Amino acid sequence: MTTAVGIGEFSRLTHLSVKALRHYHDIALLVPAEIDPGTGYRRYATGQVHAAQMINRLRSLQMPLPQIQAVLATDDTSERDRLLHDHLQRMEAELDRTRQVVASLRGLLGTTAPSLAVELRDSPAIDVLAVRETVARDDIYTFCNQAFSALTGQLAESGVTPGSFGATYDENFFTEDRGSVVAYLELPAGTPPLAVPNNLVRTGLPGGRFAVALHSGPYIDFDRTYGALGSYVVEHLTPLPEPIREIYLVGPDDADDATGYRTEVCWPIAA
Amino acid sequence: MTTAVGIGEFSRLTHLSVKALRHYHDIALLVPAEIDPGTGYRRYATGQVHAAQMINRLRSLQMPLPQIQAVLATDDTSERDRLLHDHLQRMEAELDRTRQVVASLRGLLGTTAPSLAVELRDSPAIDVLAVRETVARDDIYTFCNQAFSALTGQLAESGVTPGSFGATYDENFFTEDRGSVVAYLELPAGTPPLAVPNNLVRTGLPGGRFAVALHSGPYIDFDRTYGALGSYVVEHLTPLPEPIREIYLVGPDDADDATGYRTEVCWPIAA
DNA sequence: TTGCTCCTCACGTCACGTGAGGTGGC
DNA sequence: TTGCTCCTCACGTCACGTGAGGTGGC
Repeated sequence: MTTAVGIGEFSRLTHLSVKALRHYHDIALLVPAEIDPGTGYRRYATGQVHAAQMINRLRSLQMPLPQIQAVLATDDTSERDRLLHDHLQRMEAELDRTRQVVASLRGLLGTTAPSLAVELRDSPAIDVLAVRETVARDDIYTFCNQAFSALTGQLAESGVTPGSFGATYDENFFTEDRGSVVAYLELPAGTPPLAVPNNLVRTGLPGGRFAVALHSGPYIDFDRTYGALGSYVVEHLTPLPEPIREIYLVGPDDADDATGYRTEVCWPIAA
Repeated sequence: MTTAVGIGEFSRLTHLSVKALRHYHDIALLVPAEIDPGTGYRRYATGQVHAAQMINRLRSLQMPLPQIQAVLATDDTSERDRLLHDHLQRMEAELDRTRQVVASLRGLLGTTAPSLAVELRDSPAIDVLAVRETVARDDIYTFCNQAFSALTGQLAESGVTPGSFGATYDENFFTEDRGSVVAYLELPAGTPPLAVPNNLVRTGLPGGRFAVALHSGPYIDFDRTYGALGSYVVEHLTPLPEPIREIYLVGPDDADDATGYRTEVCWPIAA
C-alpha cells in the first residue's frame, strides 16, 4: 500500500528540503508520483521514500547528481555496486591526497627555507618514444602512469633499454590548468626503427639551454621547487616561453616512499 | 631581491591558473605588486610566491577564500596556527561523518527492511526548562550538545533531578533545512520556581496524541525511522502540522557507541 | 474570508572556467 | 606588420537557497 502526500509532508518523511525536492524534479532525478494538472501541486508516493533516502546518502558523500541518477536508474545490482565502489575509491584517493597536503602545509609553514642548487645545462636534441595528449592538471598523475607503462612495455617488446624518463609541459598546462603534455622515454643513440602503435609516436625533442633544479620528495610539493627555481630564473636569467621539462630520476616505480622521489625540473632559458 | 613578472610567468612560478590569479586580485586576496596604469597589466613580485603557495595549499584543503584571507592577513603566529588547527579539526569531523554515512549506506543497501513498532501515545502537557533557537540542520548536533549541557548544569545547581531529555522541531527545520528548535529537560511535577538565566526559559509543552517509534543507533540514520514512521502515519492515521518531538532515552552522554543510542520519534497525529 | 500550502520565475552563492572582442608591446 | 600577452566584460557551472508575487483548497 502506498499513499500520496504533498511536497511538505514528503520533505518531513525524507529530510530533503522542499527546494531540493523541486530541484530533483526539475532534473528528473525524483519525479513526483503524480502532479495535479490544474494546480501543478506535486504528490509523492510513500513508496518513493527509499529512493529519496538513497539520494540523501549519496549526496552526503558528495556524489554528483548525474551519477546518482545512474545509480538509481540501474536495477542491475552488480552495476550499481560497481558505481558505488568506484565513488568510494575516488573518495579514498581524495582523502589520501588531503593527508599529503596537510603534511605539505606543515613543510611550507616550517622555517626550512629551502636553498636550491640551480645548474645551467645545455641539452642536446634527443630521440624519444612519446605520448602526447592534452591533459588537465588533476589528471596528470594518472596520465603519466599510463603513458610510462605503455612506453616501457613497448620498448621492452622491442628489446630497447630506455634512457631517461621525462615529460614536457606546455605553458597552458600551468596558466589554464590544462595543456599539451608529452611523456617520453629517451631512446639511446642509434636505436633502429621500431614498431610503434598509433597511440605512441617516435619523435625528436629539441635541445637547448635550461636552468635545472632537483626536486626531492612528493609531487605535491612541486610548486615549491617551481617557485624557487622560477624566481631564480626571472631574477638572474632570461626565461623562454618553451615547455618546461621534468625528468623523473626516481619515481613511483623506483621508490616505495614518496620522500624518495627525485625529479629534475628544467626551465628553458636564453643561451 | 625581487623582480616583477607578468601574470603568465607568475602562473608558471606558482601553479595557480591565470583565471584564479585574476579572481584573487578581484577579491583583494592577492594583489599584484604593481599594475600598469595605462594597460592594466598586472605585475607580480617574486616575493609574492610564498603567499601564492599558501593560498594553493589552503584551497586544496577546501578552505574558503575569506578564511584564507584571514590566515594570510595575520602576522600573529599563534592566531594563524589557531585558524589552521580549527580548519583541520573541521576536516576531521567531516571525515568522521563521511565514514558514518558510508556505514549507513551499507545499511540502506542491505536486505534488512526494518520493521517498525509504532505506539500510539497520549502525552500530557509537561513543565520544562528549555532553550529555543532557530537552527540550521548542519548545526543541530552542536546546538543540542550545548543546550543540554547548559540545561543539566542549571538543574544540577538548583538541585532538581530532570525527567526526560527531548527536543521539538518546527516544520521549517525539515522543509527548509533551518527552523525553530526547542531543546528541553522535563521538570518533575511540583518543581518550585527556579533561577533561570536568560538564555534559558521555563515553559510548558502542550500535550497531545503522537505516533511513536523507537530509533536505535546513530542519528545519521534518523531519516530511515522518519521515513518508516511517517509513511505509517500518512497511510493509517492523520498527521498534524505540529512540531515533531524527539526524546533522547540513551544518547552520547549515556553510551560510548552510537549503536547504543535510543531515541523516540514522536509524530503528532489527530486524536 | 482568512490562513495555509504550494506554485513559478528571477536572481544569488561560491570559486572560478569559458569564450568573445579588443588592446599594448616587441 | 604579425604574434603574443594581456585586458575586461558577460555568461556558464553546480546544487541548490532566497525572496517576490501569486494561486488553489479548506
